[in-house]
Amino acid sequence: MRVRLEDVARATGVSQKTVSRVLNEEPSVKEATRQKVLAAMESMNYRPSPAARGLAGRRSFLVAMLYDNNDNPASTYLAEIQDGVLEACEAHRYSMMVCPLRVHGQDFLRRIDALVADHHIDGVVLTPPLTDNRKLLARLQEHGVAHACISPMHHKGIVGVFMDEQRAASDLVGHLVGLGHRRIAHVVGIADHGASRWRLAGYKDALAAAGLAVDPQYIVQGEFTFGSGVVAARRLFSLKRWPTAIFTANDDMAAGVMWTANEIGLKVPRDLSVCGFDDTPMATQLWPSLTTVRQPSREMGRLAAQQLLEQLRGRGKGRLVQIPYELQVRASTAAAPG
Amino acid sequence: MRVRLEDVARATGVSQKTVSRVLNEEPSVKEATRQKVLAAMESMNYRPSPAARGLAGRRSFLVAMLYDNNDNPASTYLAEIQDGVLEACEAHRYSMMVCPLRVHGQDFLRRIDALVADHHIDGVVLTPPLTDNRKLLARLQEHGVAHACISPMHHKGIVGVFMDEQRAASDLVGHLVGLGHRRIAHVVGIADHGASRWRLAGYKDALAAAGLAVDPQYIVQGEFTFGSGVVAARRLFSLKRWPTAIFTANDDMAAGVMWTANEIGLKVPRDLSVCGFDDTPMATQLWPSLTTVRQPSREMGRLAAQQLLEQLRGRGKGRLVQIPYELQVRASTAAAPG
DNA sequence: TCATGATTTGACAGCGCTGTCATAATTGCC
DNA sequence: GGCAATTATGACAGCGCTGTCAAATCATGA
Repeated sequence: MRVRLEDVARATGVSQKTVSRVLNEEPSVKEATRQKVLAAMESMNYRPSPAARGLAGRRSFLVAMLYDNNDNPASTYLAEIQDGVLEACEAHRYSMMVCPLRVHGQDFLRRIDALVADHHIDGVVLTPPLTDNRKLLARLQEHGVAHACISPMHHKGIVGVFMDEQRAASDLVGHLVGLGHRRIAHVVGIADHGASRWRLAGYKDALAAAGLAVDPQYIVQGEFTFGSGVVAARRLFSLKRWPTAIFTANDDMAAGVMWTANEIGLKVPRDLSVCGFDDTPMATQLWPSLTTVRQPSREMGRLAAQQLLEQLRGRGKGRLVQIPYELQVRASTAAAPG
Repeated sequence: MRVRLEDVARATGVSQKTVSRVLNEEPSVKEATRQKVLAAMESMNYRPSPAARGLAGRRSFLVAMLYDNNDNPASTYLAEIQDGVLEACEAHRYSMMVCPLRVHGQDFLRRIDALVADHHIDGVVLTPPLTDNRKLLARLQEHGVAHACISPMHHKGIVGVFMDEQRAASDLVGHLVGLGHRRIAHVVGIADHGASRWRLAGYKDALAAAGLAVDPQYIVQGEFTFGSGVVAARRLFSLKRWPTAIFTANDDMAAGVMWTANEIGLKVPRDLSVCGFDDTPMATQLWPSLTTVRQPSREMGRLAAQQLLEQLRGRGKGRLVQIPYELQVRASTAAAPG
């Protein structure tokens, strides 16, 4: 019926334990033996049973992708990351679970306990803002579960992947300055997200570099959603002196800003330049298409998972990988009006 | 250390097997015994090991959500369905795996084999267009894996969830007719998807009901993507007599149409009415906001999974549930020009 | 050549649960 | 009240693999 490890052992003339060693890439197996076993596995189409491995051993070959279901309702950002994580997992014959967490409440720690207890999760991939949740990190540590972070706020001793968002934001705002804009507003993301801080910092950097003062009126709080972009834009358009350009901390809010501009009859980019951050699919689907910064989410998911697996499979410690950004200058930004 | 079934048995003074029976909701356990065991499980915080259950029994308590990665790159549609499936699974202590399939190639059947062999998947949730892939269905049957479908093309003997998309489309086009439109175009989705057929059929129904002829010029092939919406729109605008309204088979293509309208200086809805289908988040974020049909993806995922689990847990056969649609009339449709 | 340590292999128990089958308790009915 | 038919429970093996620890094999230097 099913090809078992025992069958491979018998066919090869070695013990089950030796086959197991080969399977798990343990050292101290003679190369000749390894090859023989590997060949038999291949030809017999042997596929180890995850259930049995999980039961007998300490490892489950399972990683979970955790995300905050509260701040991120079914976004393409997460879907892309998930795709990347999945890809890396499959390459190493690991399985992936997805685990939405509602962080507002203490209950989410129980979910972690359950995940570890039930499935013996080997490791987790954390997405923002979970990457910086102290309680969560502590609990993972307690359970001895490895983790990799995507865009973590702090970098010390962390495994995962990040981008220099501050410089990216600064470059982007520099682009606006280069177009002659002097009154440039910024719509901030959810306050305690790293992404919000970096992008705001980059905005300030660019203004400073251009010798422009930071006007607090032009910095409006948002929360990464389309709706909050609308609200922020209305607030900006209620000012005496309108900004000629608005940089929002992500594309969704930029869409909100553009929507509002349409609503009040402003023409983008003639009357107002708008730029976002992330380069979600929406960026090219807006009219006019959105100037933004490309953040390769899928790739980031893949790399983070890869580093996690590196660590789990005992090949080194896993690193914090930096990934380059890329400005996407499109049609939503143009020279400042007259 | 870990609380095992044996511990519960000892604490209750019954055999392991009896505890197992309670755990699996098997019949022929005296009510008093059941309660005693249940109480012990609760107080000891017992959590069965999925690995052990999977190894010993025939069931894995695992379901997979399959989707076609080719036609559906990381869409919110799938993300929402996934969310719903996950919710239903968690309610019944099942785990969920996600499994992207590339259907163009024979290789995907191997992936199914692997999924079943490796993980002993109990059942799968199928999303379009996999719901109608004969080879896939046959292979699942062979493996004895139960399945539930979301919006399957055929309804006979199928478990899952569907909407009356044809009537929905017909209502939507009826809405356009009511606004005085006579030259109404339709951008079709990927040809062999059920969604495309129903929506096209509904379009024709509505024209017929209004006594309007179906003009083949006004029916343009698309493929559910933004880009294909752009292409389709350009084609329509190359005709001598432009349509005054365009109904696209989904929201993404509607966005493409609106983008193109903007490009050539057409004002929606003054010069052109546009409507889509699905009510993705994008629908309210477009300018002007899009008239469309609400398809509650998340809920559909939840219901499909629920029916699948119903079947797996042996409580009845699982049904094909119909879910109501809802027209969302927004700002992208208005009275026909002139 | 043989002792010594390093390397490579194997025997076996057991991970936590369920299937099988046998046994015990209970019920219905004449 | 006694017998068969039913219902409720338990003993035990074993799912497919890995951890432990002991044994065999090999390489090395005196």
